[in-house]
Amino acid sequence: MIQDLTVAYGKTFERELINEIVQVGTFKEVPEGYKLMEIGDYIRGMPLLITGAIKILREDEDGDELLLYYLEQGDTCSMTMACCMGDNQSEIRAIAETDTKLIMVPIQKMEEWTIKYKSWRNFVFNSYHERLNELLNTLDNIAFQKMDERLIGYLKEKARVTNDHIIHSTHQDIAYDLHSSRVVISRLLKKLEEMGKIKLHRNYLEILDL
Amino acid sequence: MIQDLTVAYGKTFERELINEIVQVGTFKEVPEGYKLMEIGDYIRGMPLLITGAIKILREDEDGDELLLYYLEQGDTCSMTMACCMGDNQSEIRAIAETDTKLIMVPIQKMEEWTIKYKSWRNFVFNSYHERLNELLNTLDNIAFQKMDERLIGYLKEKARVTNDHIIHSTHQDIAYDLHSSRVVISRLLKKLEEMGKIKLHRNYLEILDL
DNA sequence: TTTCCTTTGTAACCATTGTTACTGCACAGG
DNA sequence: CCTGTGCAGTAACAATGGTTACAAAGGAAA
Repeated sequence: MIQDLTVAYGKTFERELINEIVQVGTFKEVPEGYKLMEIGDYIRGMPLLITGAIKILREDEDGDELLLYYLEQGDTCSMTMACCMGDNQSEIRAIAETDTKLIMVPIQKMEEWTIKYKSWRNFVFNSYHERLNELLNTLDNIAFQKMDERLIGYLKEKARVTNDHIIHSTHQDIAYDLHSSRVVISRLLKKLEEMGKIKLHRNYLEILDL
Repeated sequence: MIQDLTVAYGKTFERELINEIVQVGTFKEVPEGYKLMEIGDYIRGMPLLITGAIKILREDEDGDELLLYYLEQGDTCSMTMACCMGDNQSEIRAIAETDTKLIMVPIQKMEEWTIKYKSWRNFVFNSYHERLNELLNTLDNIAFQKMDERLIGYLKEKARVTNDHIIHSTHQDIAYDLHSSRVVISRLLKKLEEMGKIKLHRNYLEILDL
């Protein structure tokens, strides 16, 4: 655990803090597709990502989904931090996008470390900053972009996060993440294929030149 | 200034902290429509709202606007706080929705108070929490609601924030905030009038029963 | 092979939203 | 009083995205 932490957070946290994290944190390794958090779940710990990626989803009352953003190495979930204060039920769903290693830290430590470690304060504020910006970005995409642009952005981001130019998703999967319908996504993907930007296959697609 | 602060923040901050704020803060009173912050502006201070309301807008590269949320008494701008860390250019525009009193605090004090005052830490984390939730809300509206529902929500929220069941806006104004077009808004407003929910006038409208 | 289920392709159609264009009206300023 | 300017009403049309329905293809299991 301490090696993992040092690799991922050695430049962020001082040695003492890393030692504290090792003391109280619990190491977790979850497979792709594992549901780490459901909407309405009570939040008991704060995740520190070591490797892998987690996708954060929002859902409305009808069960319609929407991908908000991905968490990656060095990220944590600002929602969790925010929830330490008020009511502590999750507003979002978190699913492992790839096999993922992370460390869970009990939320009780948050305030203590905020006082004690400057690096922790910086980390917490930076995390908030990044998350706010990610949310603004997502909002921009939805408000200002059309579905074809959003689709291209989605494919690029997914390829980046999984580090793979093959996207292992069905059209239906993509439609869920973008809060659209399968037929619409098939239509747009076909157009992208005709433009030579991607190559479609059953259950996956290749990115050629987006 | 100290009375204003005590009324708005007496329950949030301890007396010492209020005294410190009085020492270093500058009181500002701005009229409705005053632009407090433009996208790309450098952030020098952190606002604490005393009375009034500020609307926070996002804009894309084509100049299309979108209302994100309102700041009200007891609120502060999380974006500002976030910006103290990294690059400190504003991602948003801030315009006084009503006549507004606020206190600007130099951002240098942020970290000092974060260590020194528990009430300040709580305030900062709560602010982040609220802002994240507001953004999630806005995102829900845009992603999951249709324009007619968004319009109704907009009118209700505006009435609440201005504390006035008369909305002093032209159809064009509303269209800008919702990132739509004047004709669409006129059409929907007309429908709402036919349903007896509002009454239309030139340059303003009355909310009857939303 | 045959069967069954999932995924994808496609057409036809609808609803919502956005666009263009033109009208009439209100009101401020001359 | 007249006139210009900005605001609102409305029609016709276009574009985007969502829905329904059905066919075809791939692949796994019997």
